[in-house]
Amino acid sequence: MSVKIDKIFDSFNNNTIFKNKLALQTNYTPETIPHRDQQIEQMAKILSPSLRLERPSNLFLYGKTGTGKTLSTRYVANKLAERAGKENKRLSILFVNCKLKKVADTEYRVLAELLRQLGQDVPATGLPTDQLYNKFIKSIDNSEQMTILVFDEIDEAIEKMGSGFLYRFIRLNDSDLTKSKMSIIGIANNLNFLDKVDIRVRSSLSEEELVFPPYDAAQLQDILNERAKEAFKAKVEDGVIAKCSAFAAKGHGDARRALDLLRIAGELAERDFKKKLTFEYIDKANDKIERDKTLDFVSTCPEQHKIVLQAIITLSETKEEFFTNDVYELYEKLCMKLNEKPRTQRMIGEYIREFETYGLINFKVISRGRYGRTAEIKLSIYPHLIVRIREIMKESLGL
DNA sequence: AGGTATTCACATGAAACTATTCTCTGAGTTAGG
DNA sequence: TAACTCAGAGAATAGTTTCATGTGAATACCTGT
Repeated sequence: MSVKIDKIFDSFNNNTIFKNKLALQTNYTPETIPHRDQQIEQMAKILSPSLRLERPSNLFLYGKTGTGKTLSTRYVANKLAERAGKENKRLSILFVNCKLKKVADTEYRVLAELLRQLGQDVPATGLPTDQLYNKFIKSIDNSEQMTILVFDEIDEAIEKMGSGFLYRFIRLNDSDLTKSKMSIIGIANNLNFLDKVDIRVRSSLSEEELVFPPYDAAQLQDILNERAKEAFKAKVEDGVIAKCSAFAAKGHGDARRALDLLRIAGELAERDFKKKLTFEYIDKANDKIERDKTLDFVSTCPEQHKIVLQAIITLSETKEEFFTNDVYELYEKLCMKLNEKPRTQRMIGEYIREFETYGLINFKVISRGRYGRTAEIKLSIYPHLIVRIREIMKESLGL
């Protein structure tokens, strides 16, 4: 047995089709960023005053996921920092991803993360938030310097905690900082969130704006080609790349998805000891991504979610479509059986929405006139996955 | 017939509540000088 | 007397519940022909 396993390891070592897999990872910063010259140039122009320690305008970037916002920003930031280092200017650029759970998804944690990046240790809880503000001010205002804060996924942040924290940051600049200066770059996926933002914040955040349009299929191909050259040992055929980008372009031109697809296809091919990436692996990869996403959600979600999902699956066996109340009634019964205290209907509605964002169900609010308004729910999981989900349920709930 | 008002059964939003985790502070306790 | 311990107060946070308000169209109810 162990001989066989050794063999597997050996051939895995020799056979790998990757030269540098990192090039397909999402956090990789390539040398060149195709089709974003204009945005990068603009950004550089807007931010260049910081090299003279003058405050550049606040900047607001928006575009769908996988359109190169973060990548371009990092790119420019690196160049800027490099230059500042050469010229001996005190310029620091701090990145915060406001979406990262447990890291920077509340006002307190954003501050804590910033302070950590400045080299200070902050407790995870227990301190009042304004104490963190004071610490923050103290640590950037101790010398004449320029600080650029980049809030990535800022729309998520505002969704959760309102725009108050941004206002406070913007105000810091006018009122609390004496020696140093600060400007803010906000990166957002959807533009609608601006409605929820206080007008003062809005106008001062978007002193300058840049739009990142989605990539079209041809542009995606360029990007993938570039990365594939770096990542794979053998040349990847045009057809394969084209298929990959076609898949991604069908969505909204998400380069991240396209890269994921290529990477996972590569991994699958590698597992089969192939030396070259071929067509069929793209399809397999697409399946796998879909599959992993749902199975991962199902096996890691909390028990209450599972019970609701169980109810939905059971209902979908007899009916194609059903309504919120059907789910809730069955859910209550299941809770009874499991000796769990049922949550309120309000909460179940919330869970159901969550299922929708993970693509487990279709969910549509409809009005049945005299018979009220409700949501029509339809399961949308591949049948072959349902079997697997059933098993997971049985294991964890015993149903 | 055509138009208006009602009404249903939830959706959606906001606020309040609960439980847990963490820090800080100061009173009480301990051990060594 | 300095060092240590430990309980209580105050914060942040996640996950609810409670309360309030909104909503779209099938029906009920008019109204005047």
